Amino acid sequence: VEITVDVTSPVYPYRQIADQLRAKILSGEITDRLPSLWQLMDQIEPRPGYNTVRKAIAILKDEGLVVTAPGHGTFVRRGPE
Amino acid sequence: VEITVDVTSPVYPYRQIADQLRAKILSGEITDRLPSLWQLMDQIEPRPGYNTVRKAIAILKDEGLVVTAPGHGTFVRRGPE
DNA sequence: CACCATTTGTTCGTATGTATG
DNA sequence: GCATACATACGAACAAATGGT
Repeated sequence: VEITVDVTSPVYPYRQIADQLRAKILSGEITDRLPSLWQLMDQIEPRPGYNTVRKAIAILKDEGLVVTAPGHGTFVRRGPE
Repeated sequence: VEITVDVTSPVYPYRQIADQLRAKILSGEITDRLPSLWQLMDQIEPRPGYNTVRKAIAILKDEGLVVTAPGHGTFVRRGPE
């Protein structure tokens, strides 16, 4: 996925991550399943903490862009429902 | 304030805390300012972690019941605005 | 059924940052 | 600068849900 966080920015990392993930979803770069939280952590530079990635995902979840399924993963929501 | 969490309950502590705080607000037991997060931690049995109390407050914030002001505290929202 | 791997969810402790007065 | 209070972040651990063996 490759996400880069600017640590000098006044925008918090969790929001930068959410913004970049949202862009990748809306652009169609991510279509079905998102990488697992641990995979995401390894694909973000510099590597954030688990809860930071979770907070970014929570934003997209609040926006209705993704849904999470414990034991399965996080998925891009296809249609409105 | 005095809040008790049942650790044997399947309901997560952060939600139990949110539920009890909500009840105290709606009943009028808490009318203006909530205790600070650190005070709340000390008034809940068993003593939860800082982030657990924050998560409970976040729920009430999402519900529009309280508003938080950094440097000031967390306040019960009076009227709809 | 048990066991295990994977993934999301919660919690704690601590540290640092931001905002206000 | 200092004190208070909320906000973000990290690392670690454990629980819960799912699916496979």
